Amino acid sequence: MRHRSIHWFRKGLRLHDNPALLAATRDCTELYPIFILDPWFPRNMRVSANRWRFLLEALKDLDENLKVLNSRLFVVRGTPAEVFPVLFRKWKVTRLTFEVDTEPYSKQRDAEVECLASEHDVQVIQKVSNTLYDVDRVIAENNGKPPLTYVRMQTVLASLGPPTRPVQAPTPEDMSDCCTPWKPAYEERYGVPTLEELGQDPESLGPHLYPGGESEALQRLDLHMKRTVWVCNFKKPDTEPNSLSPSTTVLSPYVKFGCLSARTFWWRLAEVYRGKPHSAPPVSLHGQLLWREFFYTAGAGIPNFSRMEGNPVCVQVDWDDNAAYLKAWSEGRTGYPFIDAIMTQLRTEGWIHHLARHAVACFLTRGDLWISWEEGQKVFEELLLDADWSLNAGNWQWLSASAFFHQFFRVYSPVAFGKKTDKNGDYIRKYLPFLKRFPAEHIYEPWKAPRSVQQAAGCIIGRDYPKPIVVHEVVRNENIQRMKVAYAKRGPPSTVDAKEPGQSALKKSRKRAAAAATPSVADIFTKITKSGKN
DNA sequence: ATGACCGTTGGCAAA
DNA sequence: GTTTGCCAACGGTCA
Repeated sequence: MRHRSIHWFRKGLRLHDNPALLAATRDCTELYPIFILDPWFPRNMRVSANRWRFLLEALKDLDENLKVLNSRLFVVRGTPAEVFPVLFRKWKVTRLTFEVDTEPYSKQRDAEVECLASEHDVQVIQKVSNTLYDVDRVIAENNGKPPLTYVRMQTVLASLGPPTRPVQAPTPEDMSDCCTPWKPAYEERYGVPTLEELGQDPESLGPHLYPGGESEALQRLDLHMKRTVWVCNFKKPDTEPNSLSPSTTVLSPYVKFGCLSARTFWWRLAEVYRGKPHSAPPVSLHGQLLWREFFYTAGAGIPNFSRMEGNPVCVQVDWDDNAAYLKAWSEGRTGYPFIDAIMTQLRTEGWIHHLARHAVACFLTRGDLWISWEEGQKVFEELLLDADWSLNAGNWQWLSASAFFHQFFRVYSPVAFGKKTDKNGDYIRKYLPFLKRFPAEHIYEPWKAPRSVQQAAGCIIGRDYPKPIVVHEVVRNENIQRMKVAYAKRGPPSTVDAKEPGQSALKKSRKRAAAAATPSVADIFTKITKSGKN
């Protein structure tokens, strides 16, 4: 049978290592590559102009690369539920292909689309290519539960062997029997929209540091993989959060949108490592891809992963509701220059170093402001070019000591932490230029500078820049005590027998479930095991 | 089963 | 300038 195929791009905005796209081209007479853009979406969810720009550039690049294959990208306006029945009929579609997406929202959406496809006699092909491994296999291999520690994750992955090798991009030969019917009128109807069409103000864009798209991603990858000594010595904790240009690859936005395949990245690293001594997970570049895998697996297997309530791995904390503190944090007006410089870089450039994320995340939550990690998650979701649902939720739980990481007495200092790698405060001077004339000894704590120094610097604290909204040395200690209380309410740690949840496991989790008003862990993991087997 | 071990990236003072 | 031990003390994993 010769097919008329739709390949549906969602993440995975690339031609390389795209097995679902390849499947679409097999025995195919007509290929329709589509991306669905819901024009109402921006009203429901805050996404920065920077992030929209990255997406639109990725779509533009995809369209250009498809043109080389004699094809085009159709950017379809609407929702999947509205759009697919129309397209199935209009294009007489017989096959729909897309990449597996493991996020709960996506799984539900894709299940609905599968139903629509079946109603229209459209065959559906899904391929794993966003993650290194099939997350369901990882969960199954770990007795039906996502690994909760990195060491455990490594053990499980070791038993699965190295990730699948990436597949090649479609070649003109792959496309020789297959065409994309494109008409000039489609330029307006199915073209890549402008920021204005999405209701975004181009004036609010920051500097154009990280152009979106597969072409840019592969160039950046090549550039970094040539630095073999640097790649082999890479240790994440040794890189600097406050260097004036990024101390890491900044490939994360490209991996998030799938402009760069994680598997392609993994195998390129393996080539660089081969025959040479090199760093290892968790700190190596391979290790960074495994962190992504770790949180993707957690996000797929743990219910309510982006929330505190109903999330069985998340400590239930009595976070404060403090709109003024939250606003000050998100707008870079806490009075702590290191924190405010990071938040300014985030807002203007859309990317900050991982350790900088640690500093501001700790400050917002358990360190200083005692505001829920869910609020920080929303701000990162809006502003980070690389905001990825599972990673964002997982890392916020980590930093707030709500899950995965539990040594809540280790608190980052908003003053001392940055000094370790930037004694002179050049990073602060760059992002908070009104502080740049403070001497190095006062730049991290300008409120302690004598009035004469503030006058000489041309910046009076309390007038031109806020005084600190909290006293770190005081709230830090109070917050550690509050964390102690939250952990004490947790009750005994629950153990889960995945094969056959026994009485003891149920009894143990009952106390905690009652206290937290959440379903028992054993019940949840039983459900996961069952659904994972079908 | 119970205890020991250890965890990507803390801060600080003392040596 | 680097290394060490203390602060007060977490949970998941594994033997």
